[in-house]
Amino acid sequence: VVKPVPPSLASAVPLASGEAPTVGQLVSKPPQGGTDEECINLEEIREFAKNFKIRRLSLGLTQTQVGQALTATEGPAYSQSAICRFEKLDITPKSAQKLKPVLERWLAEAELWNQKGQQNLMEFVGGEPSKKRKRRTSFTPQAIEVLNSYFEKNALPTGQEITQIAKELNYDREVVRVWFCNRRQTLKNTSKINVFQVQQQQQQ
Amino acid sequence: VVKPVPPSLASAVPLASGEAPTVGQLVSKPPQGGTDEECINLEEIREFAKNFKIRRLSLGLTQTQVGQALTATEGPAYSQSAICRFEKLDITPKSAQKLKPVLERWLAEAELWNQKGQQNLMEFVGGEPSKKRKRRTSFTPQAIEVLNSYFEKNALPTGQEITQIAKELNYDREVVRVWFCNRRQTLKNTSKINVFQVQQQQQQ
DNA sequence: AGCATAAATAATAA
DNA sequence: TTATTATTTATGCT
Repeated sequence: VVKPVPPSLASAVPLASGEAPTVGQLVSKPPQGGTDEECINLEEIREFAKNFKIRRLSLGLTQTQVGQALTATEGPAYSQSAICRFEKLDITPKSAQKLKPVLERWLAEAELWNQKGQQNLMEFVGGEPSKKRKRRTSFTPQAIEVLNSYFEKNALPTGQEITQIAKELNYDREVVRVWFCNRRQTLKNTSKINVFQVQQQQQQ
Repeated sequence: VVKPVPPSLASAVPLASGEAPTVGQLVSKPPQGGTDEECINLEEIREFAKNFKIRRLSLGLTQTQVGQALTATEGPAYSQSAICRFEKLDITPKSAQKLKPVLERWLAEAELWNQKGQQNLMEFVGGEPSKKRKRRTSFTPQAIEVLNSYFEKNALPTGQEITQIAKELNYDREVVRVWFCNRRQTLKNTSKINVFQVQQQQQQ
């Protein structure tokens, strides 16, 4: 049913031969060769995906929430990644075709519940209605010192190591894990800037 | 696994008497005492804030982008935090009152540009074409000398001071800001004092 | 008044 | 899919 991509276009799209192209890749191309029906279909999916995201955000729902709710109500499992990929059209037309009506139906129902009150929506979605954001943790200077020394030795500790460090410092394990995530992040950003500065040395 | 019970001070609104309440705190209360006009006004702001977020997301813009764009086109500076706090109504009614028309006007214009094509929106949001783009440069030894002398006097310069220093040295403001960050960080990492400092919060 | 960064969310790698 | 990174939002602090 699905036609393989003509090899002449392979250079523009980084796609291993034999793999099915994503919807995003197909809609960005001019409508060549295919029948009108196929083209309209793809355009329809693109339109829906864009709309879906806006409607989801209007309801104040995350991709994770949608995925979990779908997993609960519909049959198979839908991960956050799956919803993300649909919204970005980073899936094959076949998958999109299959997913679209499911999302359409679910979202319409969610909007219905939302009209009856946000509380109803949250019940429908399933999660705890009042999941409060965690209070921001303040690390003591001593703790930061210790964390930094661990980070210098190993920026990517294993789960066990994290547990160990958390225990030593008497902080929540999750808090320590996130600290390492963010620390790696800031380091990466900083080093980017530094690299850039070195490259631009001539300028001033 | 032991779940520590946080000191539940969250049940009541943590508001020191004498401080102005935020819009969010006011609208969540029943309309007591105030005139009708005041109530309608608050409700209006709440409605707009909610709507603003949806419209912003529909345009695919981040809080950071909005803040930066506003800073460029309107007079004063608008940080990402400021936009965030407006959307969450975590500001006083007075501030909200002042900010609302600015956001309203800007967003309407942004939507106009978006209708003409997303490229136009990005131009509108992004760099002002009229303002010449500052050159990204690295630090000369002379500049580092000056920076160090500033750092000795004050390791934590205000935004204005950073702007001032950046202007004096003819460097990008962000580059100067990051320089101070890194300088403080280095100092903190190598310093072994503070041993006697009292342990702070979130230690369980 | 808004920076610094912790936490949450989205996107990508494995 | 699950695990991790990248990006964005939110907030403690001064």
